Amino acid sequence: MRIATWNVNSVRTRLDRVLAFLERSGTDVLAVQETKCRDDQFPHRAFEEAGYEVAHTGYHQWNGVAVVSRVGVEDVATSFPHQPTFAKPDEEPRLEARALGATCGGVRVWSLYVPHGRALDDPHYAYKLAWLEGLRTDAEQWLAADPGAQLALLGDWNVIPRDTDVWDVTAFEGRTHVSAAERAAFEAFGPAGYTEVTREHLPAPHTYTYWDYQQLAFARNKGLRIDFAYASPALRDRVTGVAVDRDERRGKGASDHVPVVLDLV
DNA sequence: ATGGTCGCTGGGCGA
Repeated sequence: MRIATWNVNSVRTRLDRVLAFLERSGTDVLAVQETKCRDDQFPHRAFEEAGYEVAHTGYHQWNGVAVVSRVGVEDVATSFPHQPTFAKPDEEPRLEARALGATCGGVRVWSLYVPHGRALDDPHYAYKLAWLEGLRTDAEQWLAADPGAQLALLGDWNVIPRDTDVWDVTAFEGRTHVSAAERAAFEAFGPAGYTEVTREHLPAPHTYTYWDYQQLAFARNKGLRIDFAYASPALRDRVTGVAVDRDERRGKGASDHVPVVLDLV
């Protein structure tokens, strides 16, 4: 079985590229982030015609996450129990479409779009830390309830865990993604029982999954490693290889992120 | 070169 995660930055604009990726990669389950649409705008039919079922949640033009699978989609959850809400000024707190869980071929797959954080003094930063903490709390509980479960936490984590996960970490001084608190919140999934399997299989420094659209970042290889896959022990044992589909960033009409692909026995 | 890249939307926000 092959499982992948990809922040597509609009599933409607990227539809042809996503379908082409599924076909050429032979991916069975794809966790999608940043669909940037409501569910009634999602191109369900195109995926169904390609042989995939879709579970998607999206409330407006921002965020939006999905799991598309050709090995079944069961027990869909459009949030996790401790997922925080975010309150804009003078508005009621709202849940955002940043997490979707679905069981596909015996694997509990979560497509995750961790809040960006914006700036260290922004309310979105505290929200980001709470979001990661809430997810860790639930992930630990899922594993405690069933230590043999195959669980995959896939997505755009918006954290640069190591200095070698960016072209020049000094360019991020005082910014989000590299703070000690964010890195601790990311690493806390280890003690919770999970292994970050993309690093386990692709340990080379400067293995990037994202390049900004601006300033010719891809041509200059000014990238970030922010897309990851935490696996429970039972799933980790099945992972035989990981690939970053760097070529997907090339050419006109690319997402700023590329797919990360896990091979399972 | 008083912008600079995208996407959604149809002005400005979000990344």
